[in-house]
Amino acid sequence: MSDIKIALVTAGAREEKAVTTGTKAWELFTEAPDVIAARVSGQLKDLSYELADGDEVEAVAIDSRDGHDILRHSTAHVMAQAVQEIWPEARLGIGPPIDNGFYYDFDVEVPFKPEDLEAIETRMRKIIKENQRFSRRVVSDAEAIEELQAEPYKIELIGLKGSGQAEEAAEGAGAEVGAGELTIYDNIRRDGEVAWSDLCRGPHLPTTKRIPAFKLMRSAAAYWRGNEKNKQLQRIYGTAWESKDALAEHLHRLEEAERRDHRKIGRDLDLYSFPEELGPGLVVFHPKGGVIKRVMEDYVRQRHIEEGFSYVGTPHISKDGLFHTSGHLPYYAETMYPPMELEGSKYQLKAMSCPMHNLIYQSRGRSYRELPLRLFEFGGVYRYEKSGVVGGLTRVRGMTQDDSHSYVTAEQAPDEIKHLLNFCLGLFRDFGLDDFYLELSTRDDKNKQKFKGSDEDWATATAVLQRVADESGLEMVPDPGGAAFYGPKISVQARDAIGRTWQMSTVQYDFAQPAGFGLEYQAADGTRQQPVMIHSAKFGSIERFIGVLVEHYAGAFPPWLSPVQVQGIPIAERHNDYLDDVAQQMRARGLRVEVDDSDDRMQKKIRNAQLQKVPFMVIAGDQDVEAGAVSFRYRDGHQDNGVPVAEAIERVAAAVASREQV
RNA sequence: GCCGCCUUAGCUCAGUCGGUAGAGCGAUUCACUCGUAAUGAAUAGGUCGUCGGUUCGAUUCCGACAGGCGGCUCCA
Repeated sequence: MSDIKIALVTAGAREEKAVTTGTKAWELFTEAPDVIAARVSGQLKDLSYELADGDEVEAVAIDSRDGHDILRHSTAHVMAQAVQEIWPEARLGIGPPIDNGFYYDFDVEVPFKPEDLEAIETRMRKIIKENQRFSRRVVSDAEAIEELQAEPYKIELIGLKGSGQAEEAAEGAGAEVGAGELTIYDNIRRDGEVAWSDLCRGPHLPTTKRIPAFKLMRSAAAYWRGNEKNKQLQRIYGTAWESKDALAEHLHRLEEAERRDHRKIGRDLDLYSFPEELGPGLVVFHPKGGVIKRVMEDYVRQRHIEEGFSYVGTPHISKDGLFHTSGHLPYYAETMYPPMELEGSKYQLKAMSCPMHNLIYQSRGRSYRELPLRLFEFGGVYRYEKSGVVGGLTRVRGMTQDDSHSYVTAEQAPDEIKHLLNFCLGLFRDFGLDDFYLELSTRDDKNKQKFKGSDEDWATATAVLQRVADESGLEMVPDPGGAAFYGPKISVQARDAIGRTWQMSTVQYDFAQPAGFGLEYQAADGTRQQPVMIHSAKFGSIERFIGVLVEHYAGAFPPWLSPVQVQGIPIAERHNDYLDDVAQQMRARGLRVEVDDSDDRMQKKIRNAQLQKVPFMVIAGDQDVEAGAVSFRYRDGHQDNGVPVAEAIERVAAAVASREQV
């Protein structure tokens, strides 16, 4: 038996080894039970992989990124096996790992019920306990098609793989058929009997018993291959982790996210509500939510003016001809509320402010000396969003958009985009969000009828945005097909305190509307030129941004945004007047102060202020009155007693002015 | 828009295997005036989401609709 040479790579170190021919990858890792797969010369392999001469082998631990994917993918397999054992007529769709879990799609007659998930989990535990081996088998396309006669969706995937479209056929399809040779994984019981088989690229865990902890989360419908024209399959979501503790932590994170839900906090803190009488996706801001909205708008308005914008105002409604000129009709028609007929004209609620800003541009002749011309407003816009998607503040039908438009020469466009991008990022930092990445949304070249303008225009616009995005140094994710009908866009995705990402700003390069409106300016050489229009929304929607902030801060806003900045709490009734006086002095400094003069006990008042997440509790009793002082209690429970009134006012005012968190 | 689930007091939730409902918090009133997360007592509050059907009788069973939630598709 001859020896072969391989290299074992760990954390940068490299160890040359000679092993006998026929050695399997697992034999290198017998001392490391958390190793569940191997990366051989960059390719993920099962531990049963037979080493070849010259292989560079790396361990893949179950708690690594790849390890999680493999664990979850294998768990998805076990789930599918359980489903088919219980419902043999269930047909298999796709079952890939996703962030924090996995799913598998099934074509079944009757959708799964919550009790069904429990039954599936029970059956999965049985399969795991049986310690079935995941065994890889290479097959030809013809063999796979023969073997999978009963699985029409799998056969469709094989066909797509043949035409090289598997990856784009459906998200996750690559997990099934991959790019190279086709493989089927057999789940083999210890007596050698094949319990179940599935078309799959792998790799997998060595055996089902290597699944330490899993849980099925929910079932939902999903269109086959993500296309709403296709049949809906029943999708079951689950999660799997390297240990029971890791699973528990994950579930705890989900609870934490639920605790921060802006719909719940909005109710608890009396910020806003969604009255049924208004209809879905329509919000009313209560006085406290109104404070947040107004403070945000005031600040954003001020910053726009500092960045060279002029504040303008336009109506919520217009004759439909305007939206034909802009191209919103017909390109955007299904998202707009239907027209209303008045005096022989059709009027439409506006879904975007840009057409109206174009009218302002057009109101007189423009010179190149005026460019960049920057217009901005908080536009109340209405969009007829599909009923299944509206919810909370993050997806509404009526919203306030910080709509702004820069009219520039083509030469000025790159600098203006850069300027706007930096402006957006600066604003986010002011609001306490400092983790972002960019997304570049481009035209879908196979679907050109959805987009307005020539190939050349699109190419120019996309190139400009691409260059600015590259120069920003931020992480950039492509989003093919995500462009607006009038041009490509860069969007800024912000990560919140618990790692979720939200699409916020968009910067869009638009050549289509200037052409549609016939916008022009007179250049230095006397010729008339068409400007480029750069759309930018910093927060996109004020409503959505408030929702994101509520969740980011879990309702505990920094003082400058807090609806109530100071809650005055008298120790006893006789201290009310003293605190009222302090409160008056604070209000004179523009601070938002309330004094709790209810007949609750002072402990109860503290509890209430705590639950309302007020940043500063200012408490006064005999000792404070005597000393001309107040006592602070902060949200984290720490206190600072006997602070002279003048100093206390300065302390609060300074925290508000600096926009810091306390 | 599609699929599934849900809807009982302002909020969170019990409950009725078909005989018109209950708790805690909140609200109101009274007493208590208190040094860092819940003082005590009393009172009020619900045609059980809406509309139909089955039934002697429906909050409960069935259907439609509305609203919410979780996904899919879409999106700021």
